[in-house]
Amino acid sequence: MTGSTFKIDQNVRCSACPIRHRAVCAYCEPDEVVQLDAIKSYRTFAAGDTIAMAGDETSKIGSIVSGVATLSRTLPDGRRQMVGLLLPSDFVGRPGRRETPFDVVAATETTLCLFQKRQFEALIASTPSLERRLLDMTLDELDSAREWMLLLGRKTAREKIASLLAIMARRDAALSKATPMDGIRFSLPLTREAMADYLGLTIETVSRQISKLKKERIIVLEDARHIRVPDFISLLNEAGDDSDGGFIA
Amino acid sequence: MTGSTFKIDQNVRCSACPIRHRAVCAYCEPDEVVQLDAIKSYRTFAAGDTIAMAGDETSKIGSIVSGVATLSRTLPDGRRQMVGLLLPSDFVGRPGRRETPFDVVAATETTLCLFQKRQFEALIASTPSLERRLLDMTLDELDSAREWMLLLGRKTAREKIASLLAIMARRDAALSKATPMDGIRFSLPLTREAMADYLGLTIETVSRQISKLKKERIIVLEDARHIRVPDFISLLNEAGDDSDGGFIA
DNA sequence: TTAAGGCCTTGATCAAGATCAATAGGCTGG
DNA sequence: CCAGCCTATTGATCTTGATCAAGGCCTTAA
Repeated sequence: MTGSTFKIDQNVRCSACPIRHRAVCAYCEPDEVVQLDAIKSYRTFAAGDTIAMAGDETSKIGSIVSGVATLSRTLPDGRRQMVGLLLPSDFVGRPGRRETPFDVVAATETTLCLFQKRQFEALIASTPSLERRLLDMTLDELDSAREWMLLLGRKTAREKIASLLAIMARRDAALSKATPMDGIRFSLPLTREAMADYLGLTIETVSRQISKLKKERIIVLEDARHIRVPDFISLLNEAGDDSDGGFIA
Repeated sequence: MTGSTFKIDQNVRCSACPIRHRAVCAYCEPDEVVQLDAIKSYRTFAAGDTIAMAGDETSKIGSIVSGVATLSRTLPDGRRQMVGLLLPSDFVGRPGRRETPFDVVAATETTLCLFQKRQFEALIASTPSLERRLLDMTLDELDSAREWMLLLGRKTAREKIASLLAIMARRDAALSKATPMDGIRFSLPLTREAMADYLGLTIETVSRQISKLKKERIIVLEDARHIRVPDFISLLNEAGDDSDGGFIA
């Protein structure tokens, strides 16, 4: 516990985290000085690793530094539904909760920045702006989850696939700062099974719908994990609504 | 703006609100003294009234005093998905947001306790425990929404209906303090259409599945809006999982 | 009292997506 | 190099829930 403090800047790697502001320090306002690194550690998981199981007691919480993790719930007979996709900067775990209610699984190699829950909670208690930030993030997640409910309950398989691709495309575009309106290329760091669990479909249906979109030239598969979208608008049209359906976590 | 303060007690109607603690004052810790009534007003909506439309700018936020309201989202072609059921004590609107992202509609006659958003936000800023409480409530809602995603994505029509009935039964049981393990009777303040929108089904499927459960004696319909469950456990078995699936808002 | 409209139920048919099954391609390790 | 495994694709068939359609019941209003 060295207890040093550091200053966070919007676009500069902070002194303690190997990533940009929003990523690890999503909990702080820009330019705020917070004493965090004293209670911080890192851990990396391989693709497929279980980070936490539903019902686990957790002593740590943290955020995604790099990689993609998934949040899901499984019925006793094995049916599984993904309920969140965790991308860099997203939060894992709950301040104030004893158990994780969902399974957390690494979809790709994933590095987490972890805090001892108890210490993080103490930090929250003494830092109102941090709590503010958490509330804000949670409200965003809630909106995203509800948007996803619309997809799960009412969209066709084709619309579901198009929506997911649009989200992934947007995400990549946001990272690379390119405008998403002209042809874009992006990686799809999910297996067909993960997509199926995400969309409430079977892998066969996912595969078929992707093949169809490919045949119709709406998307171009460079390989199973890399996709190019010549005309983003026509992909959006297939998604069923004009909203950005910004499901992140 | 009288600005008087009042003390809230867990089981006693508070001096300013016609309902019990958790109901209107879900934002306060029990026994906490808060200056709220200065900025408060009430409004009642008839069944079917639209309380707010998606995209509306809102100047007020508040909570449900009595009745049931729904939160939903509609696709351009009219497909609708309910994304939340708002019961007494639930929160309507967002501190810190300009627009409501979902339609809010009264399912029954509904009374809201409203605060000017600006003033409520100021209250939050000066009352850390209130923010804490909001974060807590939002996390609960997020868990519920995710639980509901499992239902929408992976459960059969029969399981969906059983899950909804179990939730409504539990809710009534909680209000009347009865143990939900023996025969219970409860009201179902939703039309078949609302249930369909809630569960991602059509009204015909809802009707058929309810008829089936009736024929199998798992439920007894006293009339279209009142149901008796002779054996709660057997209803739960039909719901597909043992979790309480506690979807509230 | 009858007419009209809203809500619910039930039946017949249809289609989207699930299920079952076979095959192909890519990696990994021997 | 090939065997074994994992992931993805594609085809054939089946099932669940949607769609289309008719009618019943209840409430409200003329």
